[in-house]
Amino acid sequence: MKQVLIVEDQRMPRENMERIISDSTSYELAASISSAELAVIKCQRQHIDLVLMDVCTTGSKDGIDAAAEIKKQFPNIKIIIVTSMVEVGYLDRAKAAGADSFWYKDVSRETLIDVIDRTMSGEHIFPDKSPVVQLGNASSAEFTAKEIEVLRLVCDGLEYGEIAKELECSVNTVKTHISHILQKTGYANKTRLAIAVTNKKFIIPSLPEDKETY
Amino acid sequence: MKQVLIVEDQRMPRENMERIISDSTSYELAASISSAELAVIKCQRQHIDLVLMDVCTTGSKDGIDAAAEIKKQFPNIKIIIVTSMVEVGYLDRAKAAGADSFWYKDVSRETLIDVIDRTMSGEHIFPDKSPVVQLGNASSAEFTAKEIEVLRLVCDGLEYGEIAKELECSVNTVKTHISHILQKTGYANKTRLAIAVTNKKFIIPSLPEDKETY
DNA sequence: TTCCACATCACCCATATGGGTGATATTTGA
DNA sequence: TCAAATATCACCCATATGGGTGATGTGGAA
Repeated sequence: MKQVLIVEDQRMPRENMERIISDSTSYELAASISSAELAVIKCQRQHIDLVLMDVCTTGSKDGIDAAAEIKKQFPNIKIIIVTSMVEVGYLDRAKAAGADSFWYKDVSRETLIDVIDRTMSGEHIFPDKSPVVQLGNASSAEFTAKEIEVLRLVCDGLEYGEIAKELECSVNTVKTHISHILQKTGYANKTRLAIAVTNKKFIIPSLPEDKETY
Repeated sequence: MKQVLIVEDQRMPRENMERIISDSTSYELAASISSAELAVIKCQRQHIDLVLMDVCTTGSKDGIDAAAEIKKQFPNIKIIIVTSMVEVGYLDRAKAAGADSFWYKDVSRETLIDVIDRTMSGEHIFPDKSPVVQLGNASSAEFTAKEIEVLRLVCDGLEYGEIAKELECSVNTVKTHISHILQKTGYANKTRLAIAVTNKKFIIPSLPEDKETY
């Protein structure tokens, strides 16, 4: 039974992942904690085979920082960075931190177990496409890297000017990006887009078929 | 072991409620379904003591319609309407439908079990206040009935004109209500308010101490 | 090399939005 | 009964927002 450490600060998804691990026959829940900072200490004090690490944006050290630290101290511990679709855009940082895989946490039990199994057997699972926001009921669109950055800020409720300050570009540029996002998604305005994303109306890319060379 | 039927169309809260029931010593999960329409048929085909019914806004028959139908055919079945805070404002309809209790589904296991226990022993639990949206970190505010109606539409991403059409009043009236809501909550604009509510940043009223006469 | 996708920014314009004041009914509770 | 709360609507104004066109530079792929 592989020992799994769950790091997730929100109650609902944490309990969800806890149950998925507890119900499985190959994995055992070693511990479940809310703080990325504590994750490193947990790995020092008890035997851990796999860490399901949320990106954990709160706190001085976020989930990806913690993942880098754990990989440095314990290269044999497998780490899967799990993210909600609202937090898209951490993929590059996760790879740089040495995470073994990166996937979305709001997926079915089967998909998550699949990602875990394949990671434990040495594969590296990374999405090759960004998740897309779902239109009324059909069609979809992918985003560029910059659009994802803008999207994340839109979902925090920022206005054009605030986004421009954050990204250090002109308001006109922000407007252009948002305009493209609205065209791609079909949403009428920033507000509806933000609500849709917050409600997780996403199409998540399907799991890659072949092993990544990474 | 009392037989419990769960009716909830969203995966996450449904699985959450399923686990709370399964883990309890007094209740047994009879069935867990996504459709309010099917709930009535379920009650006809197997013995059910309690229904945890989501308001289920999707579908031709919503949760409250289904609750009314079940109460009509099986007056002995206890029904608790569970709602997310995004769907505030169904209280009156739930009472009219003959629901035994009405509470929020995104609460702790203890609170939900408490509501269930008290409902099974004949109490009727209804919130005496509407939930309030949380400001940055402190203070809160309660809403008038009309403000809650407006709030719900704001959270659907409707614009002033659309809300006015929906409520059959002038745009100016809508503006006044939203202005009041923004003042009470402290949010800078409609968008941030909608996002906050969608993210369930609510303060839920505490459970009533005494039994309702109802 | 040439083309295309992308990021950047500017300008124009119509509408949406937020903030304020003030007015008039109606309802509710003390 | 009388005051407070509530719902209704109007008007003004500054800014935000969405849609459009167009222009420039860059980097990668064919």
